[in-house]
Amino acid sequence: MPQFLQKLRELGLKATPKRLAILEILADTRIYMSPDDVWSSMKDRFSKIGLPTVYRNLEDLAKGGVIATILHPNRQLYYYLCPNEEHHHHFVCVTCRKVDDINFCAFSQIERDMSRSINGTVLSHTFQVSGVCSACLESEQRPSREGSA
Amino acid sequence: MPQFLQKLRELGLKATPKRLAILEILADTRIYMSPDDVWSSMKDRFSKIGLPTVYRNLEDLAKGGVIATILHPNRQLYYYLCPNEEHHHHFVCVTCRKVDDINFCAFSQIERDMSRSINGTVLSHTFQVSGVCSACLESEQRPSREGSA
DNA sequence: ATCGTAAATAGAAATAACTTCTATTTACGA
DNA sequence: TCGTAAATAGAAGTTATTTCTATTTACGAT
Repeated sequence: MPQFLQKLRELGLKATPKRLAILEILADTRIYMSPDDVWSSMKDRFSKIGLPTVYRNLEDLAKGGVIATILHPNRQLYYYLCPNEEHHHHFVCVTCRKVDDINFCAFSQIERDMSRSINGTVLSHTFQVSGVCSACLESEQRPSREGSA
Repeated sequence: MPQFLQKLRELGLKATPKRLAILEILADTRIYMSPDDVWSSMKDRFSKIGLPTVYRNLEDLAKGGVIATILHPNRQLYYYLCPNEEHHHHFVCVTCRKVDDINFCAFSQIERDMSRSINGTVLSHTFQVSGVCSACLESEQRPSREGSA
């Protein structure tokens, strides 16, 4: 994972074994994971691993843009290592947790409208579509987590 | 507030004094409020008012579409009674909590892209822009709440 | 190689947003 | 005015997430 080392270097984050393991775990799957999920995987690899370490690293990696955050309709925060480097948004399945890219960002269109009316500073914009993917629809599973919010 | 009575009737929700008060409080402001904020206002009007009542009502009213939910970058849920009945999205200021409408929904554009690739069922889509509004920029306040997530 | 230092970590404890529970009260249609 | 389902108060519980502090570790400089 030399590409990770490079990214961490750029962000001024040390390449600790825990941090690299978190990246590997996330890189190994195409579904989003909760901090607790990641922690469980970590426990297979490390005898000593604290949950706060997982939380902190996920947060730092997300802040550095190495991983993406998925804000589930249940309002819990999940993480996802997206191979797509371009700016884009996500469709997230609430059943199987699969993530699909939405290769279209509406933000430029909206920015026109916004610059006229709002004239402030944009800190972040989130666009996310939650639903049930076709595979889950076919297998007729029920969503495993509540979708409220 | 006969328009509220009508809406509550449609939703099969009883027009209790507490519920109407919550709607009045939200209707009286153009900023989003936390459940705790609403609770504080309620305490001025009712000697007995439980926080769970506020939570439950806000949730029910949001579920019924009478009020809008604002998912702050701090991941807490806020509520806002939006006079705009059309489908639209919001720009929310993290400093003064003001809400501005974004009168453009990118979803129809995105839907084209999505229907090809995802082919699942969409449960919800959220688009929200967070930032600092022009008034707050001018007064050079610092954001009062952290923006992560 | 080894050292010094700031960064990272473990583990325990705390926080706080939110939910659940149960007995009591209330809105409102009949 | 009555009956009933809905709504509420208040207390207690839950749980994701954060904070704290002492210890350990990565890694640039020596």
